Amino acid sequence: MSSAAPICVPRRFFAAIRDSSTKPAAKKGQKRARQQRLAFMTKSEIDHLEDGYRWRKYGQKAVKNSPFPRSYYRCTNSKCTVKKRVERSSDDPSVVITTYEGQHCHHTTSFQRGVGAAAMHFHGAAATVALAEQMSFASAQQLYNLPPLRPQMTNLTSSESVLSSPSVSFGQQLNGSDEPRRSTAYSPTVSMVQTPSSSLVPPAVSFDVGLLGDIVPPGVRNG
DNA sequence: CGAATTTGACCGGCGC
DNA sequence: GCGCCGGTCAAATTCG
Repeated sequence: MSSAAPICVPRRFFAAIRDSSTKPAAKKGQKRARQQRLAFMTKSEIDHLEDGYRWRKYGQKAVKNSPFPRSYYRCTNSKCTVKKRVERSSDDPSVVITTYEGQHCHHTTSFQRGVGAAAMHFHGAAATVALAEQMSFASAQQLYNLPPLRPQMTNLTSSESVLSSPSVSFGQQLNGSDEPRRSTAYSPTVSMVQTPSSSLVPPAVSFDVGLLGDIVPPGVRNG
């Protein structure tokens, strides 16, 4: 196989093209950690939780900290640049860590506002993610009657400030009467973790501005 | 047939 | 300067 793959053009070729023609972001000086990030620790047996948006998987990598691979998802909306990382906790294989990055510039694809929240609420753990996207973190606490946040380091990147709340128990069950296909084994245990990557704004504000953009466009909110 | 997923390679940042 | 690691891209493949 030394002379095979004639149709495979070296990636450098494309890289060169992209570099000279289309290179929107990736500022060298800016580094990364620009978008607001929000991590959720969801106790579920499935990796990809339904949150009302359409995600397209664009990569998967094995991380060092965890024996489980990390999946990279992107919002299918071409105008939306929200990314999502899904990985399993190395400590608790039953815990799925979902990290959102960026803010949606469109509504959910399958659900309407308000109704969607209620609908997704029946989807179990995923509902928490969806709900959290539509409200500020403080509001989420009030809704779920969470105790004050406790600074607790998780197995996430130790370089980030992670706020973890104790497990929240939802008294809901999914008895597969709605969608047999989606009768996933959700465990009613969800923890919300926040990773304020941007030091420009307080954590609470970062959360609000970040994912709340899904509901109200930045321009509207600003005006 | 089109969309989504899979998978390997490439790139850039960071640590040593 | 080199190597490691995380993140992204894009062709190939699979699924609806």
